[in-house]
Amino acid sequence: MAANKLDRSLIRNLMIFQQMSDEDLDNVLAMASVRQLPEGGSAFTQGEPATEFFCLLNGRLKVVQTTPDGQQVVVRHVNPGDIFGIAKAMRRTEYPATAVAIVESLALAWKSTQWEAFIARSPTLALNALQTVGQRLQDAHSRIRELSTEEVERRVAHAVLRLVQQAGKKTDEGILIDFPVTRQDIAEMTGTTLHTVSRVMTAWEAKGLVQSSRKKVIVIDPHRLYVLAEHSE
Amino acid sequence: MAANKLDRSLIRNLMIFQQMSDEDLDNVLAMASVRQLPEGGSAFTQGEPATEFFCLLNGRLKVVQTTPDGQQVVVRHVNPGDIFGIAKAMRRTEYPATAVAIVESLALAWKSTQWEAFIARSPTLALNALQTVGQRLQDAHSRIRELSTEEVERRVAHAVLRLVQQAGKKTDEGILIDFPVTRQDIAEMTGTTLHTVSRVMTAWEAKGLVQSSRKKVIVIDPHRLYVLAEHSE
DNA sequence: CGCGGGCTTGAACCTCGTCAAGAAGTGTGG
DNA sequence: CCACACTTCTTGACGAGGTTCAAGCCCGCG
Repeated sequence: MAANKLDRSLIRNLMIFQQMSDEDLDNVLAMASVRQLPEGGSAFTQGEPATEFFCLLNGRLKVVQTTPDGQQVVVRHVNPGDIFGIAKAMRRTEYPATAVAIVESLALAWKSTQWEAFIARSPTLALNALQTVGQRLQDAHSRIRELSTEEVERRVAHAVLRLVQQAGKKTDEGILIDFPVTRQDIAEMTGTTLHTVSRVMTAWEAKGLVQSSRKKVIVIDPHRLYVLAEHSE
Repeated sequence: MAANKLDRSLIRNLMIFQQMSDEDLDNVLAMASVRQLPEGGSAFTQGEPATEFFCLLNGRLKVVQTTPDGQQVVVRHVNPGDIFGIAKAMRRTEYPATAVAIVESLALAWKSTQWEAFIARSPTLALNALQTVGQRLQDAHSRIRELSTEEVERRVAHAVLRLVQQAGKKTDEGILIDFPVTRQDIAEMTGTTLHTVSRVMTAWEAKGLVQSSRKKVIVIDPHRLYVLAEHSE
């Protein structure tokens, strides 16, 4: 799909394109195509050649790694404004994971081969990308620390708080996670089973920390949840 | 310590400095200082301002995160040729972890403020850094997947194989990990306890997979260990 | 209204962490 | 060179936390 009617304002405020001139932005946009993803559709698939990279305009994705025996791990979530699928920029030839749309989503797509051209045009782009990837590395290390040292309840608390951070939406009942989340999803974020997540969350519900139903999570008392996540007791 | 007698060949072959001209290399070296680290000494400490970044010339470091309650997690190992402490390049103001010398080590150090100058001089440096950080991100995701889905024995197997990869040295008994490794270290790499690691490794020893003693690990049968790490059965 | 995907809950089981004690190396000072 | 202290490693017993297995419920949708 051609993209000649895209406006600069779409990407003007994105972290990654910070400090680029209007002209450069227009050039970048001219090379982009638009990709619409239905719920459940994937932008790219684990193991396939990394031919494109993306920037999410709206919607929400999860990036999933599947083990040989079929278990799934949610590596991270992609929020509007994030770039993703930049495997090729790290000189990997294949995507290491699959990006699945949680809700109907819209993304810009560029050919991987254009990455170098972008950099040449605007060197700060590389620095911005480095910062982005650096942040993700920090996040990954945090999760490693959590998985290594914390028990399930605290890990789930951290996961939910992270969701609040990324997609929290104030309502009069509390803070709603603004896209469908199943127990299974949370299990895949925390390295546990949907059963355990269910037990943990019903306990929280009894204590008035959260309120949840099918694919829906509302955090009633973020502060107490935070205390539970941090202070081990 | 001044470094005007450093030779280009020191860093000519390092991944990160690939494709730089001799002149640029000399410039980079001119700004470097040399840092010697005794065993147990640290190049930088978690939480302190990120004033420098480094490149390991020889020796071996581990990068450790400490939780508020004092538990430690080994984030990664630094091998000769690796750059480390590049927090500032990712626009973080503080080091997120501590780098401890496992054996006496020698590193080059630069002021963090010089990073931008380096990039300006040689833009490919940013791309190389991006690749390096990208690789680390992949590794981190692998560990997350392992911690989420695998049982202790397989995680320990993976950790040992990773050590072999990084510091394996052929001897007539088998492949020796070329620096001191305690059960505790392996526990901190795999999110378990030294007790469990000890049990696992004595079992392996009985099966003829490895041979180990105080701070020493020799892998006798890497292939069978690999099978154990991959094939869940 | 019935079907299916998601959620809950109990009970049995099992891995692994915790507690405890001691053995085997390593280093240090007299 | 020996004695003592310290660190590392081993091993057993026990129990808690979490997974697995199984059954059934609930809600939303066709």
